[in-house]
Amino acid sequence: MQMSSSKSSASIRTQSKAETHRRIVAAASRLIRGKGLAAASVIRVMRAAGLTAGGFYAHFRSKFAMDVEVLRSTLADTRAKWFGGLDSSSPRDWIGAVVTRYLSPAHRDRFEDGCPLPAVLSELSRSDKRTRQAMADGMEAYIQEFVSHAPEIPGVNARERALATLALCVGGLALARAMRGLPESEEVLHACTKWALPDQ
Amino acid sequence: MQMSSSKSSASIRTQSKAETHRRIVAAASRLIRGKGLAAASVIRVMRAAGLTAGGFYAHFRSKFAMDVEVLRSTLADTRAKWFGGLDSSSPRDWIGAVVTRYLSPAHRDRFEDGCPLPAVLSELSRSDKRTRQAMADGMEAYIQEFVSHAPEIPGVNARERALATLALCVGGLALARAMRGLPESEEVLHACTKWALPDQ
DNA sequence: TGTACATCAGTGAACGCGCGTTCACTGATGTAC
DNA sequence: TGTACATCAGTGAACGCGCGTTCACTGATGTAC
Repeated sequence: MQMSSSKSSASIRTQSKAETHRRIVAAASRLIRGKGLAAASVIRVMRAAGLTAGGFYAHFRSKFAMDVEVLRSTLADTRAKWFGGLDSSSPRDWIGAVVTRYLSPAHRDRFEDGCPLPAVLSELSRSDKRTRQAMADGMEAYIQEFVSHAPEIPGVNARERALATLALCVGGLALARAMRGLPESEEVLHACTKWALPDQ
Repeated sequence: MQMSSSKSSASIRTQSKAETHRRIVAAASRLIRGKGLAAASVIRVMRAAGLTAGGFYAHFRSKFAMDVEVLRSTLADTRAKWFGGLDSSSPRDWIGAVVTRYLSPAHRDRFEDGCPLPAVLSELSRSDKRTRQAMADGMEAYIQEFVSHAPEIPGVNARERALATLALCVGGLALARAMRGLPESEEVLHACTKWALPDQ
C-alpha cells in the first residue's frame, strides 16, 4: 500500500516533469527547424517553452545533448508524418505523393513544421560524430521507407534509387528555400520532382 | 607630370590595399567554406589574413557586406574551377566528368577548397535577401554551364535537367559530408552520380 | 639632398550583447505521525 | 484533521567568453619646397 502509494506519487511527479520535457523538446524542435542548431540557444528554447534558462540542466546534460535528442525525435516524427498514412496506395502513387509533397511550396515555406534535414544539413556536416550519427540513423529509416514502398525500376537498385531520391528532395528543397522569392525557386521544385519520378 | 606621379603613387597605395583586401577575401572564403558563415567571424578572418580586427572596417562596411562579397567571388571562382577546362570534351564526357568530380570523396573531404553551396546552404535559406541573391546569381551561372555543355536527352528540358542535376550534386555532397565516416557516405555519392547520369 | 608635413592602412582597447553553464534559492507538493 | 518536515522542478543572478562594431592612435610612405 505504502509502496504503491509512493510509487504512484512518484509517477505523478515524473509525468509532470516528463510533460515539461516534451514541451521543451517540442519548442526546441520548432526553433531548430526554423533557425538552425546554433540559433536554438538554451535561453530561446526555454523561453519558447515558457521557462527560464536555469531549469534547462534538470532536463539535459548540455546543449549538445539536447541537439542530439531533439534531432532523433524530430526525424522519427517527420518520418511518421511524411511517409506514413499512405500505405494503401500503390508503389507508383506512393512515391509520387511523397516526392510531390516533400518538394511543395508549402513545405518550402513552412520551415518549422517540416523535415529538419534541409534546415540543419550544413551545420551537421561540421558537427560532432554523435550528432551526425543521430542524423544518419534517422536518414536510414527514411531510406527503409523508400525501399519498402517505392516501385521497382528495371536495372536500378532500389536502395540506390532511395538514396538518390532523398538527396534530390533534400537538396532541391534547400535550394528552393535559399531562392525563396525568386522565380528559380519554383523552377527547382518542379525540375527535381520530375527528375525524381522519371517513369511518371 | 605631377598628376601622373601623384596618380602612380596613389595607384601603388591602392594596389597595396587591394592586395590586402584580396588576402582577407581569400581567408574568409576558406573559413566560410570550412566552417560556415557564422563561424567566419571578423576576428578569425582577420587573424587568418595576418591582421587585427579593427582594420576590417577599412575594407568592408560590415560583416554582412563581407559575406555577400565573398560569396559572389567564391561562387565565380568555383564555377571557373569546377566547370572550366573541359571545353574540348564531348557533352557526354563533360557532364560525366563534372558530376563525378563534384560527387567525389576528395570534394567531400576538402571543405575549404570546394564549392561553397553545400557548406552554407542551410544558413543561406535563413539569410538576408541580398545574401540569397548573391547565391542565386552564382547558381544561375552554374546552370548556364550545364545548359550549354550537357548533352540533350530526348523529352527532357535542358534547363530542368540542369536544375535537378545541381540539386542532386549539392544535396548528395552535403548528405555525404554529414555522414562522413559511415558506409552510407560513399553509398550516397555513388547513388547520386548514377542517378545524375542515367544514360551513361 | 634634407626637412617639415600630410596621408592613411592597420592597431588595439573598449562598448554592449548573447552565449553555455553553475548554483544558492524558492515554493508547491507529498509524507509522516 | 492538522502540523512539521522532505523533496525537487524551476528561478534568476552570476561567471567567463566571443561576437560585431567604434575610435583614438601609430608609424610607414609619399609630397612640397
